[in-house]
Amino acid sequence: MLQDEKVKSPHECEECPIRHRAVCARCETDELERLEEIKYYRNFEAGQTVIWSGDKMDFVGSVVSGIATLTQTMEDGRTQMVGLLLPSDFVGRPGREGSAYDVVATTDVVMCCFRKKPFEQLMERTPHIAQRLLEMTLDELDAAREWMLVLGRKNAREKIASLLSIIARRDATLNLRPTEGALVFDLPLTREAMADYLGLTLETVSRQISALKRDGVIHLEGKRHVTVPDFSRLMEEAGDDSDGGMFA
Amino acid sequence: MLQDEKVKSPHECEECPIRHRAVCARCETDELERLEEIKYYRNFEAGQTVIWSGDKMDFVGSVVSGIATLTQTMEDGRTQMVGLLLPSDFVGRPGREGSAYDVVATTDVVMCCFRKKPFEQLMERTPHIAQRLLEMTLDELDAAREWMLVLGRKNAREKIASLLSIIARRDATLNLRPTEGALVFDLPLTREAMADYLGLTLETVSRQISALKRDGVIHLEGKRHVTVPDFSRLMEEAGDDSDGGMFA
DNA sequence: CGCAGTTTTGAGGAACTTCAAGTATAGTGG
DNA sequence: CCACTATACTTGAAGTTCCTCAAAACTGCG
Repeated sequence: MLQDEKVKSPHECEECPIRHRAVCARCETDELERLEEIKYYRNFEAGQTVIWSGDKMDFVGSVVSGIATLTQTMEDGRTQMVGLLLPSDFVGRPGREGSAYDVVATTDVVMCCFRKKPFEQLMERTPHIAQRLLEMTLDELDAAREWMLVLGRKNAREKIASLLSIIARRDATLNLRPTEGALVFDLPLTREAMADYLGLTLETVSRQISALKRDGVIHLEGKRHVTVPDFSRLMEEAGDDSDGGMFA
Repeated sequence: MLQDEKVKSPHECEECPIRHRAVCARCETDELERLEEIKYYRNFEAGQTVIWSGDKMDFVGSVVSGIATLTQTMEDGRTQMVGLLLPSDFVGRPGREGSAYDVVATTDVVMCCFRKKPFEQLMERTPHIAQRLLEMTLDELDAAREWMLVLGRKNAREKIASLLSIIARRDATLNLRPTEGALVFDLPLTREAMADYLGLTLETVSRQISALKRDGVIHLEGKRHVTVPDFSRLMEEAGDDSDGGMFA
């Protein structure tokens, strides 16, 4: 395993793909320099666990590339995904020792990390970091609440449509493609991971995806490559109002 | 209706019951004075709507006493509660125009409010406020994720037990009573509100409460007054590990 | 007392899960 | 290059949970 080696600054912050979306987004050049001094990169392979729930977490960081998940597990094994971490998303919580969740890389992941103590100290001196972190946390809270509606009140078909529309939208904004007309993207999650996100079984996920395909809402090439011919149709299936709220 | 009148400082911040838990918790005396200058109180009656989803929100504030709920509603009327606001909880989001949710007072509520603009300006000059708000938002995010597990993976009985244990715990910490042995509290929610919280129907809520009563997990006097003879038993029923995570 | 709102209880049905095969796809080693 | 295996996915049938619809009981209040 080529795992988890610390790499010192493979690139400059100024050229970083998440420079203007991550926790450092509001930083001025001088603030960025101080961050740069304490940052390091870590690589995780697909399937690798970044941190286990309850483990001591001595770092925080941002996803630079790849996708990771946040999950909770009950004693009897039932698991619920509670967060989907895309590039620029923040991992860890200042002012807390352990991780409250399992964090798992679902694709190969590069993370920009800071040891927690130095980061916390820097945060106290740098309001721009704290401000941005607050903003990002509020966005995540909104997303979590949106997801509570999905989990609590939508049926299986609507849940799948909701997940697809979120992935499609985030993929589109990440790649700066328009969010209208036909959309094409790859599912970054297995059927099981989708089930864990949606509070369903993987069989139900499979059946509903088949049904959406049968009804022409989506097309599939292979198991993961999805084409959405009409995004507003997908939104309807998700039970959302036609316009759709914005996602950061 | 004795509604919604603005009251100027009926009491001093130093004597405020939420002085050390609300967004002002970290403020020094001088910072508190500046907050005090711009604060005002608002009263809401049980059942009254504080703000509608989508409406412009020109204030933020803290619940001083009483209980309010945050809910989302789909076009066809399905509703999901996404937050339960107890004393010291914060309402509103700096840097956003409209409210994303309906906020409704379920009991009589007193709120300590600030007009948004002055509050935002003060926040920029007062790191203690921003720090505390970040801390509270992170706590809320944890609570939301905990709730996602409840909504996605627990059955009806476990959902009810989870809700009861949360209310019992928060009531106990609020009133500084020990969280062990027998607990007594009043349900601040109707069956319908509980259903909206848990993603169930009110009939299922009623049936499961009856079942928990039949099995001796809880005792009821009237419809709302609950006694929990053995809290660890309730936690078991909720499907949580025996110790139980801490809630702020 | 009688009405309105809340809650309980019952019967039947729909949605989703569980259990069980069966199919595809990619990687591995002969 | 191809059988062999592991993993991911699909599909079917039966079972369970929860919802829907309906009616009745309880509570507080004019």
